[in-house]
Amino acid sequence: MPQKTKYWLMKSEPDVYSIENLKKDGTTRWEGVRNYMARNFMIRDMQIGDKVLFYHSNANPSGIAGIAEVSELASADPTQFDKKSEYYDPKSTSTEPRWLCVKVKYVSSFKRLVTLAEIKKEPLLKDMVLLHNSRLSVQPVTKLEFERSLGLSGGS
DNA sequence: GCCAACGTTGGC
DNA sequence: GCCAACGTTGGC
Repeated sequence: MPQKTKYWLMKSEPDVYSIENLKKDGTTRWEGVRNYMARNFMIRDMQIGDKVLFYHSNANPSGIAGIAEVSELASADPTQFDKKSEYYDPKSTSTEPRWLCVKVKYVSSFKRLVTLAEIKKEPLLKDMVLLHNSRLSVQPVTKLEFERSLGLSGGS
């Protein structure tokens, strides 16, 4: 039996990789996650078809910029083996990689960024993980939170 | 650029 | 296994 679609929020600094980059690329490997909690969500819980709020962090302003979708289950993050990468991890081996990541595909861009300030003001979004564990770069959101965010954006 | 929050590392 | 020191994230 297929499991229900789950909803996520994933952060990226737009200076590094924005929703526009994803739009151009179509799909991308979500590499560079080096936090165990974030990694575990990708390994254990993400399924193809899960919906993702694409969040621009460290931006001016920061906020949710659009929607992506999980297009491939987690597999080894190649950057952990690349000595020249800032994500290189000497403790990883090809037989026992420490870091895995999913691929996501572009779905849509919001007409308007839903800023962090708006998220903070919206009562229906007050329990979002974003507001309580601001450092987590891959985090679950509820269906309601997902839909409310989309609603605030005025569509895509 | 500052700094609070918090995850990770490493000494014991 | 505790916890201080350290490094990083990310808002402002």
